[in-house]
Amino acid sequence: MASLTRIIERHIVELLERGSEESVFLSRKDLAERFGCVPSQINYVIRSRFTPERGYIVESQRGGHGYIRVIRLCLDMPEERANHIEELVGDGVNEQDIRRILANLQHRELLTARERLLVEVATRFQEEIGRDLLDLSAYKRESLHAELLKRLLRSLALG
Amino acid sequence: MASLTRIIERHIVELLERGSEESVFLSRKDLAERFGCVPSQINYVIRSRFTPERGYIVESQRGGHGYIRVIRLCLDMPEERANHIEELVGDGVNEQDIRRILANLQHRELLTARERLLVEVATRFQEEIGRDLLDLSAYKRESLHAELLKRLLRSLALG
DNA sequence: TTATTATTGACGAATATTGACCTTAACCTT
DNA sequence: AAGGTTAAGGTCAATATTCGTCAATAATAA
Repeated sequence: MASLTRIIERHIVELLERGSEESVFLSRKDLAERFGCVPSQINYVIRSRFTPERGYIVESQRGGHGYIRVIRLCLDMPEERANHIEELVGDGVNEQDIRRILANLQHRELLTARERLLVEVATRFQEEIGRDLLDLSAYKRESLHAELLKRLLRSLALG
Repeated sequence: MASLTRIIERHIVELLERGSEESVFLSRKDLAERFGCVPSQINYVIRSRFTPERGYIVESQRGGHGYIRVIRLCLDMPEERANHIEELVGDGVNEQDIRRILANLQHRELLTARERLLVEVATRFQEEIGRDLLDLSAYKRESLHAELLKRLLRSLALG
């Protein structure tokens, strides 16, 4: 028995696949009417399903002629590749591991130089804050690094 | 159905792109007549769309031979861009601010969609950790967001 | 049973549109 | 040169139209 959330999710995905565009403009009110639910249900679907971590970007505007725009950047990753990232990163990584992984991805042209830079800056910032400001243990920091790195790479459907 | 504001916005952008100048002189009255709206609608379009944050400066003069001049800033030098970002981000930003800023930068082609995704994922992760795991105050989280965002964007603008 | 996920609705915030009234600058008349 | 006239643009408040948030409750999964 498919839940409403799943039905609406499928509907939006279909719109994305059917259209030639990389994005769809939705009307929250119309969608809610169509599926016989309250408008805020649409927010729930968006929040839980169309996240950056899954490769989506969402923009919206309130007021007259308002909209919710869902942009799909990357096709969902096959299970196998997702697992590969999981293995690659594991439960904890230090900064050296990270640099090695990123160099490899860039070499394989799965990551541009700028994208690699972003990932490096983000993880270094996290390290700095975790160490100097929050006094986290090395173990804790490495596990946070691993989590962040996995999310970043998964969002781009890399692996 | 596109809103009047968006139609007028596009018209002005087109004028800027078609002309070889970096600015256009507009007549509020003529524009209002052309698009069948009240003159103050034009002020609304200017105020909401042609802001410094979006890279525009506006000058105007009342009285006979009055005009509204829209100037498009060009941020060619990396240093100019970095300063611009500094101002945009300031000392604290929430997630909504971040989304706005990123959408803006992407629209101005200072950021690719994938880069934008990485920044979103990184800041969301930071928010999640700061809120749920470390119990940081909203103020503290916003200031950390600002710092992270500035470092990420600076790394691109200067790299 | 407990934890997570889904559904609902009341309330709040943002955006767009319109019109009445205000301010400023050029021009014209004396 | 002064002062009025005319032709711009500016401001603000009222209203309508969307979307967002948050907390309570229900359903489902572990």
